[in-house]
Amino acid sequence: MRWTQTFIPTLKETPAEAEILSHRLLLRAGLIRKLTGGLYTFLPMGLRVLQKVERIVREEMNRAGAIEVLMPALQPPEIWKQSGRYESAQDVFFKAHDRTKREWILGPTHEEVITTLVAGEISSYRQLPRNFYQIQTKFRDEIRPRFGLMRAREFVMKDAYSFDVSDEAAQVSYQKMYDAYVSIFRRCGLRALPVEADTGVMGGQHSHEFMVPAEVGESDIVYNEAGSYAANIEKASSGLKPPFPDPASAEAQPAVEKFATPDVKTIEALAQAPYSVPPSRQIKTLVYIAEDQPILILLLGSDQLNEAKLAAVIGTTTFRAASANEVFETLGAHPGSLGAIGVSGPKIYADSMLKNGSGLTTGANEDGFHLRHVCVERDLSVSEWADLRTVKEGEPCPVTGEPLKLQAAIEVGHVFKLGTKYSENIGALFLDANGKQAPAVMGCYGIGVTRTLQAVIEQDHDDKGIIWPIGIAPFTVCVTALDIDPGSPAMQTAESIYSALSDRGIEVILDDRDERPGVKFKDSELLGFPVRVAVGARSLKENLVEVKPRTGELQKVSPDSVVDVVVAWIEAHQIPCTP
RNA sequence: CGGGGCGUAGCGUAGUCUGGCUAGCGCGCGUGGAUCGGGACCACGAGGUCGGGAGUUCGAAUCUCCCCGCCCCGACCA
Repeated sequence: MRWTQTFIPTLKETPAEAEILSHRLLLRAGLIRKLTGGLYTFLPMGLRVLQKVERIVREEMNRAGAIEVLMPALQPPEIWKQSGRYESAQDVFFKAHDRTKREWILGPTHEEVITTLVAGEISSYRQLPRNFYQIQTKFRDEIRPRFGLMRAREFVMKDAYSFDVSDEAAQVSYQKMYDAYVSIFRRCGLRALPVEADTGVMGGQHSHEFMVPAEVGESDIVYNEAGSYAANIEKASSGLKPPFPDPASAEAQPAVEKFATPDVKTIEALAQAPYSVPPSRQIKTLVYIAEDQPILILLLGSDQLNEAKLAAVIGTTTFRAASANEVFETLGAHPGSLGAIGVSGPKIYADSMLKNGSGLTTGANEDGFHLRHVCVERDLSVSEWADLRTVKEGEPCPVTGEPLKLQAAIEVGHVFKLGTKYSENIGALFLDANGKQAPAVMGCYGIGVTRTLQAVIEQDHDDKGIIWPIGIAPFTVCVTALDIDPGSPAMQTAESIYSALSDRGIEVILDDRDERPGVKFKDSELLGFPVRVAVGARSLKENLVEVKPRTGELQKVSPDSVVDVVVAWIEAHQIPCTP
C-alpha cells in the first residue's frame, strides 16, 4: 500500500471531544471519525486493525470448534417476549418501526435468535454439542456513550453460544471458550486477566470476565499477587473475619441506651467528638425498595453495600435505594437516625461482618437520637445473613490470605454459563439417549471487538503515539521515502525495499507523500507501525538505510540486507499463535 | 434521568462577564518563493448561518427565553 493511495487523515492537534488517551490517539492517528455521539466511521487504518482483531478471533474460535454464522441485526419483539427478557431489556433496545407500524428491535445481543434457530434445527443429543458464533454489530441504547469505541451505541461484538446435553458437557464447552479467550487476548498483545464475575441480567450461574487493567477502566477488579484469586469487585469477597468473635460475651453487655445526637446525619459525624463512635462500631442501616417492598440492609458503618451481591441474595434486580420520603414512611425517621431495632415489617438483611456484633451504635428511628450498647443477635431480628459488603483493598485474600489488590479495568470479554433459561423458554429441546426430552444447556461468550482494539491502544502507547503489536498493526512495516522524486536513489531504493518486503509476505506501507521528513516520522510513530525503514540520501551515501522498531534501537544496514534484517526482527518479535 | 462544563472556519481557540465599525490568532488548506533528515521558513490568498429559533436594543458572538447537540461525573454493559 502506498500512503498516497489510501486515506490517513492524521491530526496534529488533539480534538476537544476526546478525553482519554486511547480515544485521542484513535482520532489523531486517523483510525476513526465520529458521526455523532457513540457512532463512528472506521477509516482505512482503523478498519485494517479491526479486521486483524477479527481474524484472530475467528482463528481461535474455529480452533476451539465453534461454527461461524451471521444472524440478523433486526429482530422481532416476539422472541424477546418468549425468552422473558422483553420487559427487562427495554432500556437497552433501539427500536424501529416498519410502514405498518410494526415494532422491530435492533439486536443488542443474540441469545433469542440463536436459541430459536437451534430450537428448529436440533432435536437429538447426537447433534450436540454445538457452538455457534458470529461477529456482528450490536445496538444498545447506552445511557451515556463515552470514550470513543469504549462505550458506543453501535459496536462490533463476537458472540458465541454453546448448546450441550448436560451441565458437565456445558462445563467443557465453557472451558474451551475460556481457553480460546486467553489465546485471543494474548495474540492481541493484551494483558487481559480472567476474573470471577457477577452474572447480572444474563441470569447465568457461572461467569468470568476478561479484564484489561487500565486507569480509565469502568469496573474494578480485586486480585491477589499470586494470581490465584481474581474477581470483579461486584463478586469479590475477602477473607476478613467478623470483628466480633465471641457470641457468649453478648449476654454480659449492658442494655440498649438511647442518647441524643442532634445534627448527626452521617456515619462520619457520629465518629467525631463528642460522640467518637468509630465507623467500625456503628451499624449502617439502608432502606431499599425491592419489587415495591421496603427492605432493610445492615452493614458495619465502615462498609459499603455491594448491590450486585444484594441482587443475588434477594433474587431480583428490580430494586433501588428508597427516597427520603419512603425512608420516613418505613422507619419514621430520616436518614442519619435509622436503625433496625424494633422493626418488624420489612425483611432485614444483615452483612456477615455484623455476626455476634456487640457494643454497637445505631440510629433510634427518631431524628436526633441514636442507640448504644446494641447486640445484634439480642436486639435485632435479622431475616437473612449474607455477604453484602464491598471488598476493600488490602483485606486478606479469601484463598491465600495475602493482601488483596484493587485495580480499575476494561472489560473486553465475558463468558457465561447460562443453564437452560433460554432453551426452556424458547423450546430448544432435544431427545437424549433414553428418548427423554430435555432443554439444551447453554453458554454464551462475548468479546467486544471494537473495544478490544481501543483497549490495546489504551494499554500500549507513549507520548509519540500508538504502539501496536505486530499481529494487529495496520501495517507491519512503514518504508519512509525521504525523497519522492521517482528518479532519486532514495525513492528507487525505497521502492525496491517495498516490493521485496511485500514479496516476503510482509504488510508494508510506503510513505510516498510529498512531505518533509519530520512530518513522515511523526506520522509513522503516531500510527504505531512496529517497524520503520527510512530511506534518504544522507545514509544512502554510505550505502545504508535505517531500521527503527517503534520501541527499539535504530539500526543502520545496507539496502541489500534490510529485508532479511526486518524479516528476522518480525519473526523474533511477533506473538506466536501458541504460547 | 440528576449534577457540572461547552458550542465562534476542517481542527485547536481569543473575544461573551462590561453589547459598538470589515469577528482575531495558530494549525491545516490553495498559489508562489526559498529550503530539503524530526510536524521548520517567507509572501499572498480562500474559508464564518458566531449550534438553531424567538425576543430586548439604534445596534447582539456578547443580554433574556425556548430548543438542539457535544463533553465530563453517577446508575448500565462487550
